[in-house]
Amino acid sequence: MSRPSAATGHLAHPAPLFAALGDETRLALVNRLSAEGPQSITRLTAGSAITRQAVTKHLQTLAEAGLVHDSRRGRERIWTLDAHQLDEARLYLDQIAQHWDEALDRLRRFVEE
Amino acid sequence: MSRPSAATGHLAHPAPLFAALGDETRLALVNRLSAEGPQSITRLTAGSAITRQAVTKHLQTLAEAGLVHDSRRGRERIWTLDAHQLDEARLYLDQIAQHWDEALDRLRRFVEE
DNA sequence: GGCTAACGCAACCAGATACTTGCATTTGTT
DNA sequence: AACAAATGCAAGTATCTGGTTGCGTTAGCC
Repeated sequence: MSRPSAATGHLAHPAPLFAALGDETRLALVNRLSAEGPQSITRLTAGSAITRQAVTKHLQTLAEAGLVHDSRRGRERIWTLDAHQLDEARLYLDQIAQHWDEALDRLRRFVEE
Repeated sequence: MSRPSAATGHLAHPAPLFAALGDETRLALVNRLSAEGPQSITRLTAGSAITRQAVTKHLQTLAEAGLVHDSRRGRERIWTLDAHQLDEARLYLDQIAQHWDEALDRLRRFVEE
């Protein structure tokens, strides 16, 4: 059971979470962390076109949204993806989609009568 | 088959989509549209604390993200949720989560050797 | 036609956000 | 100790964003 598929763990504040994902640079960071695994700021900055400081700020934004967490290793700071909030976001979208399906059913029944 | 569950329809520009969802007011609009079904601007504004103009702008933002679309009915403009982009967003999150799982497996194997 | 409801357009504004630059600090290496 | 690598802190800036107000326009209704 590496990943929950159901359970109604409703999200406290979903908007900030989506807002954190709603930036090109941050989304790229999340992708790199998910594909290449945990790594340091400088390594994350290497491929990017922006400054290390900018990357740092984005990582902090992601951390506030609970999407990543950091741990020190010597003089470098390693950032790791947290899949949990990602799951929360998916569940939230699931709920909206489900409500919409129900609303559509009601509409169809209303029209067909 | 009211809703696709697989298929790798990768999103052209995922960030703007998440950005559209990353606002408290817009997320509330999406929720109302999904729960109460299609409705006009004034009806959507009724419950809200903000101006009709603000609601209009948010709806346009959602429309640019492909999350809603509008149609005229007499003198009012009816806004309807588009579930498709919602699904795209979910699939995108699925992919990230999957990559992360694979990266974790690689890490575990690396440590255990 | 005249009134009102629902909406569109445009200007304006304060605060948030994405960056940068410059310098200080910690930590590994020789 | 001395140097360099990795990061932290803070100030500053241009642009974006969420919101308002004012007024014009379209469409139903008496």
